[in-house]
Amino acid sequence: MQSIAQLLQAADFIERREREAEHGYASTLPMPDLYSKKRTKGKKAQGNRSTHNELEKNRRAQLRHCLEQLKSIVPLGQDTSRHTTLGLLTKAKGFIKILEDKEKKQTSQKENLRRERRHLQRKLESLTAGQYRVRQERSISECSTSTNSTTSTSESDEVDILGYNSSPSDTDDHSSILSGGSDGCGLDNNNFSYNMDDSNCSDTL
DNA sequence: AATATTGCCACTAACGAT
DNA sequence: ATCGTTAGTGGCAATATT
Repeated sequence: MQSIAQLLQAADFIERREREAEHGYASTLPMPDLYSKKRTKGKKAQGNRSTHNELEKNRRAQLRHCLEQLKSIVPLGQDTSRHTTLGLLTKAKGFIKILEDKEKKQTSQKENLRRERRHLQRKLESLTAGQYRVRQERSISECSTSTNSTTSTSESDEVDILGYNSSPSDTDDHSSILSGGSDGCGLDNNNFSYNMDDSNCSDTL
């Protein structure tokens, strides 16, 4: 009857053989009887090593998985050459920078559009108020018996007076619109040839 | 407090691609 | 020959468990 140690040894041997078959080269694992090396903290050096190996293997697998995920996220460009880990990380860094810049620009554009909306809203309000006043004045003048048509101002005049006297804040808004209009979404100065999607630049306000 | 576990890092050996 | 990757390994520090 085989002892547990012998069984473990056999399992190790098989594992070793499998590893050799998988990678095509001999494992650097020392033979079981040579296990106890420098720093064997007591009893379970052997068990420790195998679990440690497994954990390290898992860790590396996870690392690889993360790199694969990163590879699927980061646009790598047309160059179909081999992508090294270093290259991938460098590209990821650049890609993050591009996204940050893009977000910054879109935020400022959003703010400009908000200002424009406020400005136009105020303009609309003053125009509608002007029309209301004109209508009121007309009805008043029609009711009166006198035919002093010369005193009635034309609608366009009224609108002109009431509607286009913009407040300082309006001017402020408007100027900001004009100044901010040139802020495009596209990233002209990026070194990457990524096809960044600029179609959603007109963010909903 | 001692011990075990866990996670990370650096070194090494081996391999495949160029 | 060189470079990049993979895997095994030892060591260390932080944390958890007893």
